[in-house]
Amino acid sequence: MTTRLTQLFLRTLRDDPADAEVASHRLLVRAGYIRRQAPGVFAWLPLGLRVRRRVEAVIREEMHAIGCQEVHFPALLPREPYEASGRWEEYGDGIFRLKDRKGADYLLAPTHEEVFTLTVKDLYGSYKDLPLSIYQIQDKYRDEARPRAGLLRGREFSMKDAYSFDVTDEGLDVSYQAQRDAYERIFSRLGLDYVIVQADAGAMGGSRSEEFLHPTPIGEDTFVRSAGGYAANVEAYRSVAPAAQSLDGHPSAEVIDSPQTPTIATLVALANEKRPREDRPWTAADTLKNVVLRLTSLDGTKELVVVGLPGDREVDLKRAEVAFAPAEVAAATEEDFAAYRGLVKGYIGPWSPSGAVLGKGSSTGIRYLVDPRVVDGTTWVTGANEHEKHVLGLVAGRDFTADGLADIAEVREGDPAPDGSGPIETARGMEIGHVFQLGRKYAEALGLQVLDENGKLVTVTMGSYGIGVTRILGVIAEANHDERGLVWPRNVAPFDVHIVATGKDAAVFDVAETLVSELEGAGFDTLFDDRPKVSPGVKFGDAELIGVPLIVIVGRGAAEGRVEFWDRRTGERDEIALHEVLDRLRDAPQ
RNA sequence: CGGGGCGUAGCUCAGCUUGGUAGAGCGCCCGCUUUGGGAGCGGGAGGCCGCAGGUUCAAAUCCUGUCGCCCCGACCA
Repeated sequence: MTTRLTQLFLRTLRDDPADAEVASHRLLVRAGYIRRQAPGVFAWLPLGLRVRRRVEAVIREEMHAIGCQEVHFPALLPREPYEASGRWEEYGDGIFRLKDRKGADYLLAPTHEEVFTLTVKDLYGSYKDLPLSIYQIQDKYRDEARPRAGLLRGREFSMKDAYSFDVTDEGLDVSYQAQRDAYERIFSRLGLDYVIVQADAGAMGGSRSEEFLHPTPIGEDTFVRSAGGYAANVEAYRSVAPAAQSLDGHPSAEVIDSPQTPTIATLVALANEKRPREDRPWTAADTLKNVVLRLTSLDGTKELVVVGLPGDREVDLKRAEVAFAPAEVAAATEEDFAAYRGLVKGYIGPWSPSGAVLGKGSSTGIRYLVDPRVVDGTTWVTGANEHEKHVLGLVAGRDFTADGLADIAEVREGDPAPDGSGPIETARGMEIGHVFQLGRKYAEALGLQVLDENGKLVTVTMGSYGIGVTRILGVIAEANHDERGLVWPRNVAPFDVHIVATGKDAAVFDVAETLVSELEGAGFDTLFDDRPKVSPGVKFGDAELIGVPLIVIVGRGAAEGRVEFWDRRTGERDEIALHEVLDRLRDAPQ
């Protein structure tokens, strides 16, 4: 097929659009691939649609290769299935909701677990029907508070979502592994770097979950990894608790006056002055910082909780959200403090000379959770619940106990990997795929059961597997561009080759026409810049912007049967004979 | 939701401080010239100056309100 630039629905822009920040967004708009319609919503022009179709083709091939069958569900769905799974409430403001003329509730689906589950339930009832894997490529809708970065974070986006249905846990493992393997093939075919990290199962419920992250500084996820092979989303990282120590042999706790200690640093200095440790000086990591958080559960119930963590670490709010999900987490307000007179702001601690202050059964009764590093036998400096007083040498397990653990402290470079594979480093990544063992959560909620070989009803176990199609396109553009424009990998480029005819001589265009029909005969998808009276500079500029990786310039040497072969990726341009073009195209590396 | 910024031609922007006939570059149309790195000359089309109120003889410009957009943060896959 040949597409002529004189016919193509395309207008390239000379200036960067003012509303685009990241390179992929800027260039995709400038080069005429997409147009913004509304915040986070884009129209797809011919060039963009071509690339999108090619990305989809890779995904489809790999899905079919593992026996996953394509279906298509509507984006517009009624409320009921989401009500049954609990997600109508859970998603809150995160989804688009609408009403029909009768006032019935609908939504634009953010994902499709519910309707896939219900459809399988409708049609299948026997273990003999399983395992089953089905998928679709469909637009998803999420009412992002702030869409940004063009395709990387839209409110409408295309996603491949697959779902597996198995009778046994072992079967689920097999289905999961097949998808995971397929993802590896998909991303390597697309030339995308990725890291597979452990993910938190989060609000979706379920057990095993891994994310495919593309490492990039503009990524929205932080992940950690060790040289020994551990990799996890920072939200899923589990802190390593030191071994508990003996409760004996510690001097008793001592309350000291601590005026003018507004910061952890000043408190540490005071502790070292008033009561130096024998083995080493007190450090910020020896202080116990007690953070008051307010949890709001889905039904609106509010609860205060205090979390004690080493004073050298801050609370990581994202990790806190995960730890307390589905409740929402916020810092306590002045009103919250006012409601609990026992909390002395700035001097909060679990202990006072008159007894426990935090925890069930204490004077405040507030639930008290501690960081995993606060194990029995560790010694702390913390607030004494009195203005300008702290307590030194408070021993966990002897002087205070907690109601449980809260692993919500920030994760730092150099922290140990939980599997013992060494210290971790942190990096940023963009989520491009997610594989997820849902287990029986949705099947239970929606009543998906089948008869097993004994005629007994068993609940089906499920997996869900997503790839952001349009996001991937943005990520590929982001990873493959230079200051002049896009530079697509060959297997997703909108065309195999871009022929640029330049010159005023009609003979040049005749030569180009001949070449183009030869390429068409050989099965190449060709973009032909046949615009007359357009200067070479404009044509070269557009070619670079559009980013087809192989360009053939038919110009001043054309009459002598010579053309230029231009590798957009390396920038190399060399003159070759016309009859060599086909071979050069065939031999060009992926 | 908090902070900052911006709404004027298809695109990028000036004009607003100090009220007085709506501008530039690019793009688009016509003609002539030009043709290997975003050409030249001439002629042209194209604007509810986001929207609504107010002040004024007169508002793109000043005031009030409102809507929208962008960036940072919060949140989110």
